[in-house]
Amino acid sequence: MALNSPFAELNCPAPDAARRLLGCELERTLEDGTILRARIVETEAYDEADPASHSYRGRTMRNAVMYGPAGFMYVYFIYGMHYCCNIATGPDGHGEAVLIRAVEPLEGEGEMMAQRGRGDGAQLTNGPSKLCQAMAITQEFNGHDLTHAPLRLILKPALQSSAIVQTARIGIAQGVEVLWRYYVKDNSYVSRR
DNA sequence: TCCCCGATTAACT
DNA sequence: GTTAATCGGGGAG
Repeated sequence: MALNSPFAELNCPAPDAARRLLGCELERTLEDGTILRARIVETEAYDEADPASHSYRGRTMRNAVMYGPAGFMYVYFIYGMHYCCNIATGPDGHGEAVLIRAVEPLEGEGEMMAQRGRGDGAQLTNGPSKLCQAMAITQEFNGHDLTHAPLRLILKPALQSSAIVQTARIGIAQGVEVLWRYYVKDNSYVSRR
C-alpha cells in the first residue's frame, strides 16, 4: 500500500485499525442517487494468528480480500441469509480485517428503513448483518475500493481512548479470550453491552 | 463428493 | 432463553 494512500492509517495491525475506525463514516450511494451515511460505532479485529478468523487457515478464494491492501471491503455471506462487511487492514499480503458490527445513521435513515423493511431506531443498524441490509451492501461489494462511490469510507479524527470500550468478541467459539471488540461508549446503536 | 456448521437475526416460549 | 431459517466454504473421507 502506497504511503500516500488515503487509508495509510489503516496499514497497521487489525486491533489498532479497529479502534481507529470508530467514529469514521461509511457513505453509500444508491442507484437512484440517494445518499446513505452512517457512523461506525462498533468493530471487531481479526488476523491470521486468530482461530476465529477466516484467514486462520490461509488464503482462499473467499478470504482473498483480507490479504490485500488496507481500505478494501471484504463482504461474506453467512448462515445462508446474511451478509457481513469488513474493511481490510494491514499491509498487502497480510490476512487482516476489521468487522463492522454496528453503525449510527447520519443521513438517509428513512431509505435505510426501506432497504431493511423492518426495524426502526437502534434496531435498524445495531448488528453486522442489519447494517449491511440497511445500507444495501451485498457480495457485489466484495473487493470494492472504499475510496470510490458507490461505497466510501470517510476517515474522521481518531476518538479519545476514554470514549472507547474494549471487550471480548461476539458469536465466536474460539479466540474469546482476546479483547478485540471495540465500541463507542454510551452509544445506543452498539449491538450489545 | 459428502457433510457439518458458522464473525446472525427474528420469532418464538 | 431457545431455535428455525438457509446455503456456501472447506475439512474429511
